[in-house]
Amino acid sequence: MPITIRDVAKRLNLSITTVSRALDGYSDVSDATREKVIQTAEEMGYVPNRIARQLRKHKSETIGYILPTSTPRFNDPFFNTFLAGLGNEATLSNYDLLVSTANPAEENEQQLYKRWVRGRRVDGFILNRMQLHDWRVQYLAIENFPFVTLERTLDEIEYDSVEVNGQAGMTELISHLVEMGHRRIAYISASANLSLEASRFAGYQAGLAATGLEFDAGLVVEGDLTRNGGYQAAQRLLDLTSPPTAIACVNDLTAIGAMKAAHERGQVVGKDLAIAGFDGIEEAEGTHPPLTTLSQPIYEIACQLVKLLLIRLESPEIPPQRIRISPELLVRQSTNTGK
Amino acid sequence: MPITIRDVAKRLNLSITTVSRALDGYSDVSDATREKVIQTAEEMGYVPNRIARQLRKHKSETIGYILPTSTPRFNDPFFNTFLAGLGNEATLSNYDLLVSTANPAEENEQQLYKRWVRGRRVDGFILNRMQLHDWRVQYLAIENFPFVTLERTLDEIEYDSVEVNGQAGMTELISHLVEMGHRRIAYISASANLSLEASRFAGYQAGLAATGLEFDAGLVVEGDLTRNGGYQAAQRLLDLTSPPTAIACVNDLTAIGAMKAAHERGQVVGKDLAIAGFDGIEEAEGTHPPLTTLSQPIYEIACQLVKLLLIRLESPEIPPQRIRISPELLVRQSTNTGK
DNA sequence: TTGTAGGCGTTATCAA
DNA sequence: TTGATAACGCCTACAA
Repeated sequence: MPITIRDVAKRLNLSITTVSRALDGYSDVSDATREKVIQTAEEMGYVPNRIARQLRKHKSETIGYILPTSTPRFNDPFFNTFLAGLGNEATLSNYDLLVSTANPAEENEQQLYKRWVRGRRVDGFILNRMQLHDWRVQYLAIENFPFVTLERTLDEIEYDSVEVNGQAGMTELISHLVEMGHRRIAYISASANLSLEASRFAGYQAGLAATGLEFDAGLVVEGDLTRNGGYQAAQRLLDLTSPPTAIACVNDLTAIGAMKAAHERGQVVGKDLAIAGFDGIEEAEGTHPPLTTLSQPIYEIACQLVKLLLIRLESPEIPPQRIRISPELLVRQSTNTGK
Repeated sequence: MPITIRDVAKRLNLSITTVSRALDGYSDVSDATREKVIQTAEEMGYVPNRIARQLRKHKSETIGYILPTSTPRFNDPFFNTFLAGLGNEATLSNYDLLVSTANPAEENEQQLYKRWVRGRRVDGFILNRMQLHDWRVQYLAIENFPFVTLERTLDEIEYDSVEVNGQAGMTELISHLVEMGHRRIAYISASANLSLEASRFAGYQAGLAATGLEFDAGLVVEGDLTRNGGYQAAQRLLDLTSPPTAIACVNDLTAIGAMKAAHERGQVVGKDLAIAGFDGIEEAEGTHPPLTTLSQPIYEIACQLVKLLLIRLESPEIPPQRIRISPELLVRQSTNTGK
């Protein structure tokens, strides 16, 4: 049986009130008492029962995050770093992180969110992989339930978010490719209803426009953010009668898949074909050749999201914040020779 | 304000007792009443407050898992798949998964575990990355707190676990390398106090012995399970006056780092130098050349661990189970040519 | 500065 | 078959 506040109070011949307040740092407890209480609690190994406190305070001191395990093999290293950031930052503020997994396509995703909201299992949510119209945003807004997002939706709703300027990044990348002499620049996309896809694709188009190149829908093939998706999409591009000389990919995993397709055809990436990604995952440093990518500080972004959410929980009244971050173009060998 | 059981009871002119029992499927409620209750609860959008129930039942219906974020850049894809397995399997049984992060070396890891135990925040733990003498096992055993592990420790304590036979796997790999004509086979290890290291290293030694090769301590270099660790360790091996012709690595990430070192020296992996890993992560399929590895079903292992833990929670009395799994040797091009 | 008492939303005991 | 009531462990007005 764990030690309760009662045990501590009894041992000291104090009321549980005093013990509770001494431990919570209230000012109306004498220093002598406080010291005794803290020391005894420590000695007895007392740790407040979080659940009881939660019930009393109507707060779970817990943040919810549901991993979008869309593919059977869920392997995007993005989420490693992301989770590490969420976990560390939450722990720092003595918050817990409740994690679950759901396929965004399936109904059980909705059930999960609703269960945590209605059962007051968490105080707020971290959302990412936003869709342009995302039911989660609408639902949580209606329920008046705190949340923060990475990337934004098109909904006319105010909420806290961190945004990575995928558009500017992609535009910069296209310029770089054009500078390297490329004229036929393809793009491997993600599902069109994803926010990150919309902005990165917009950047691709803007980049073409800015450099006077014409947009060719035939050079855009949809992937699914995985290696395999990138591999297959790249095959289709390389099968074209007039294939591209450069491929910009919506993320690093896609680019890595595309590199594989190129290799299989005996093409030398960085020479015969330029390939670039987006994310800056570690794996991209070690590919052959190393992958040019738009690097975003995933860990820091995760920390920022937690901070934003905690602020929101503390002060529900303050206006929502939007934090903007620009990705950094890391030019590596996969694009450093022209055509 | 969320709807409580009281609201439902009031609406139906029933006592909260009856409502509670109707919803929990007790048999002493008339079918008519139960039907009414369930329907009304549904209509009103009632979801039991999990926290209140937890307090009352002394159960959190939550599983705890603390990610070992030992390196600043925490990127091992192993944990993606592992987490997905834990999350999905837990959700299936209506359990939640509480996640945090801690560096095994730091003191804050102990605090975290203790806080969750003492605060009864979780019902049990999933442990992995076991050390040969692991304070977690000892602590939880003393506290009589449920847990299951992936890999085992040397402690004389009975507990549920899933074990991957790293020794047999590594022995098989060494045989394979010898068959391919290798005689100087190096090994890049992990920290010696890790259980997985002990068994895999034992397999390496057993493999040498079985094939009549002499063990040479100079051919063993310690890595840290990361790409970079593997990279540096491989450099040391390749700097030897009489370098190895094959390198067995404690995991895939290490092997991928080692490949990079080989590439940088202009060596062709699979021809000049054989390299193999352990884990079977997806990335290992796409390396150049594809990496020979000992594949383990990470997702299924995670599911098994959750199942074991839930059984333990349901029936504390039954004797601990040990589930044994053998890794599968996937021979790919990184080792398929001899010397 | 300290103590008393009530209640958070549930489930469990016992009586009706 | 149903209902009143007492916890679970903690926090917090309010009283002393």
